[in-house]
Amino acid sequence: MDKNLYVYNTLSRKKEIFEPINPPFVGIYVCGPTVYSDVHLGNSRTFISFDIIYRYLLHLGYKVRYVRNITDAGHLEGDRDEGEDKFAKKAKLEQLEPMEIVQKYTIGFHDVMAIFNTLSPSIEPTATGHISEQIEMIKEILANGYAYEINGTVYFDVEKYSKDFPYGQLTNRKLEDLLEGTRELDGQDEKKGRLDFALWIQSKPETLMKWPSPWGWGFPGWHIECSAMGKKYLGETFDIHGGGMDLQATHHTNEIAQSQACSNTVPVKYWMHTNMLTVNGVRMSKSAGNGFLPHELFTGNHPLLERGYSPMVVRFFMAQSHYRSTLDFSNEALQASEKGFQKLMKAGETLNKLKAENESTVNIEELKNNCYAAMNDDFNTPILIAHLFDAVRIINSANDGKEKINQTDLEKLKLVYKSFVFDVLGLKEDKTEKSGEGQLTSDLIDFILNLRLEAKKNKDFSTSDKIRDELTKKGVKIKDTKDGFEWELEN
RNA sequence: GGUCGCGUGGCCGAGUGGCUAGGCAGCGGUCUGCAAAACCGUGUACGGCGGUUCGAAUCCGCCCGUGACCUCCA
Repeated sequence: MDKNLYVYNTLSRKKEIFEPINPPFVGIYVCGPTVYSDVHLGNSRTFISFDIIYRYLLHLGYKVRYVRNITDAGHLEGDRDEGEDKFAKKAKLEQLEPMEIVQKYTIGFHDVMAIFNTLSPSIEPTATGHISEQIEMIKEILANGYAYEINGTVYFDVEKYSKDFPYGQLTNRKLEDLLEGTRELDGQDEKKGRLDFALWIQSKPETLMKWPSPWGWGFPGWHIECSAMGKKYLGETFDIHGGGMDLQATHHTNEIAQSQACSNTVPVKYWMHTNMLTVNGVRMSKSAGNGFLPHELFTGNHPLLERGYSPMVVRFFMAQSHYRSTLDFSNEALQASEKGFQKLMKAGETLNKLKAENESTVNIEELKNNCYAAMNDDFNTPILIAHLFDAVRIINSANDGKEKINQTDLEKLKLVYKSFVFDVLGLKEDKTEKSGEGQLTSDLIDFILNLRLEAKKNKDFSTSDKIRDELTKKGVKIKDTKDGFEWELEN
């Protein structure tokens, strides 16, 4: 069987065998958030997708350096190198320093990432922390003749660049088409070419976030930070660069151009793009105002939500679709995922209690191979999950005595379950912790159910049913077993 | 207008030129005092019209619908 990992590369529009440039090391750069507002669920999807990719690469034994930046400067309202700085605007609104905005939303972002059980990146560089690297890079691009300065602002010369290198290959577009598609510049004749973009922008007197540069006071353009930081921490050419599909056409296209104009090498071997999260078929985005905030989702406090859903249910829901497909968000879909997730978790508990038999009637080796095959095929988590439900069936059947599993297979199954459910998919039980009061409740429920058990032994079914009905009403789910009972609280 | 993508059974969502995706819901059964859970069984699904082929939902053409990008967004 094919043990290679295949990765869909946006550059070639094909799945390619993944071969790191310097095995066993793997360098991966993911465009992180611009921290001027709360991350919404769409953003979270991208980071959860790459978390699973990161986790799988680690699971395969690669030494991964995972860099995910924080954009905390240089991101203007419009990308025509005009308009207000996002941080400054927000700072004015909230009457705070721009860096207070940055701090607030960086912490918020980290909280959300932790709630979703994502691993921290190896390095999380900020744009403001790498101003000098960006300036150095701009100087090199200028020296190589692919940029020009006008009144303290430095522009990248796209037409010049495109004569020497391919431009727009990520979106498979030709320069002429791009030029045609560009709208008329309104009153902006500073740039030589319509497609040119700013590397460095001269500050205005009222600009809050500005730095000195060879071209005077100013701030970096949005795209240059990723080029500079990727180069600094991963080298002139590294393995994987990822981000949302919305970044493909402009941000990543320009990143490639900058890096190549600077170093004369192709910066990235595999480009990976995650698809958008949609609500009623429309992309979830900040500007559309249809973005869910994670805490709204958890509490259910949102007009479109019937109730709340736990972070792990949401993570599982996302893993049930492929990262390159759009995923549509609905109560029904979420509820289906919740049931499925609980089934998966419960089977995990059952697995831990399972006793080995002398023989096996199940094929764990095949199951394991199926799981690897799914992930090796461009991180196909929905297929992986389908196979994990095969495991669930095996576990429950063995528990019911309908299948048999021997010691070797049992251990193998436990390892597969642990590896894929917890290590790779990054799921975990999200039970509410039991407080002291919870312990009392627990004891009381046990006590009552023991009374019920006695009633059952005496064939006093009207009493036993009454107890069950009452407890069920109060959210205690009861399961009778052969010689006792099990119960759990509904969340 | 240009570029690219998508359209799968009640819902979500994979995949493939002929071989069961999976989850949820529904229906039937086993188990149970009755339930619940679990397990077993169960669905003539692939937008429309043509074409290629022994065979297409999967390839090609046209059409319809829909979305993304082309302007900030993961």
